[in-house]
Amino acid sequence: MREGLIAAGLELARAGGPDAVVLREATRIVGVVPNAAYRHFADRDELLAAVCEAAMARLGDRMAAEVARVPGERGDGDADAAFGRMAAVGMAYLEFAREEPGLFATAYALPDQHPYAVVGATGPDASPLGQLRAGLDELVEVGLLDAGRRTGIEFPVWSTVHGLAVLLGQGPLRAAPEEDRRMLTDRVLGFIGEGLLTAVAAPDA
Amino acid sequence: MREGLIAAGLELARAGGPDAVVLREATRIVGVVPNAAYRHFADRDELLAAVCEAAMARLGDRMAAEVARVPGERGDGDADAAFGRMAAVGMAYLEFAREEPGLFATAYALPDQHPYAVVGATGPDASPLGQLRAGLDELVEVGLLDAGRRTGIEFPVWSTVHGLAVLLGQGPLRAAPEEDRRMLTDRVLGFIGEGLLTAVAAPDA
DNA sequence: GAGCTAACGTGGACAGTGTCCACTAAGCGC
DNA sequence: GCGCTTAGTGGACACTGTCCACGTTAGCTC
Repeated sequence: MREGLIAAGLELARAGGPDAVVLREATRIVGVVPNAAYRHFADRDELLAAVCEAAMARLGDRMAAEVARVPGERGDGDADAAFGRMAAVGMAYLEFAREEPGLFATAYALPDQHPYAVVGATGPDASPLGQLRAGLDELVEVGLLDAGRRTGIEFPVWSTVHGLAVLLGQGPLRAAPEEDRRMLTDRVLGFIGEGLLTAVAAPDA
Repeated sequence: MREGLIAAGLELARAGGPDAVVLREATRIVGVVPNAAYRHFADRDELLAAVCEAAMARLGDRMAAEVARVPGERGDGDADAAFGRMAAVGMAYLEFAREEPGLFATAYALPDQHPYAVVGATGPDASPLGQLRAGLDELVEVGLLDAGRRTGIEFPVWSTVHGLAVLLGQGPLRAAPEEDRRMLTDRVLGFIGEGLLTAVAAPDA
């Protein structure tokens, strides 16, 4: 039942973002009276928080799937593959934001009282940030990224991609035509590439 | 009266973000019955849109003020001053997002039906994007930024700063302690600096 | 000045929302 | 069987956005 409410909330969030996950509607979908939800969640915010986590997990899944499509395996020292996986991490993030704007917005709409968990850890994990870190670590392994520049570099990269996703999805650029979106994406990803890669020519993506 | 409603809406937005600008409360502040608002706005979204524009203008004002504090004037060829103004543009953006999280979020919460105006123009104007463009143009003038790299570079820069502002203000990094925030900000601004400035050593900010 | 008009604000209503309270039914250990 | 927890029900309340019909006032035309 808890699961059902979260699933219903996810459906609502997909269609209309975090504001659309309304408690009464979720219970209606599950086929139960509104107050039943209060057996499983303290209030609407707690339901929303669960839905947000689920949405974030969706984003993580999407990224993992996209990375897995790149030939080769992590740790085999293939620079092309490492670069490809890094690119896949960024592209998957942007594609998810584009194709599932409601879920993307919801993933980052955790209510104030419910703290984000992901940030503290430094090791790689299934979260979007964890996967970004894994990709960057691999770039260092294959020599595409100076080890000295690695520390903390995930934050500028994350900021840049996230900023683009937000500006394109909900921000002032949301009305931009497809052509402009492509150009913007190329420019932004290129900017990140320049900022990351060592002087050596990057393998083309 | 229209002004008064917008002002009231701004106050609400400052305290609680876009969701807090509720029509009835705004009319209550102005001291009038809820329906009076419908003489001036078609619906709540139109009021919110006006408040969003006002919030965006506040952001632009803040940036302009911060830039004006840098000694020297635009176009005098002083590289240090040009760099300082560019830094001021970014810092003002981040400071506004930090000190006025409600207004910052509201500035970017324009309802879907009301299109953003600012994006099309390429010339500098009072909008945040316009001021960023002016700063970048000046970097080119004084030789800190290759003219060939100028085209469209405002979007990666905007994305990066905006992404950081969002992640720190409403996103997963919002609970980060002051020390971490400083470090993150330094890293991100440094990343932008590297991506912008030509090989020449940058004047320290 | 008389009378019309348009703008502005009021009062009352309605549906929809989150949330509280008291209540009923089912399962389970003693 | 008794008492307990757990899950769901029904009814209420305050609050929201919004619609409708109604006064009230300022400004214009004749």
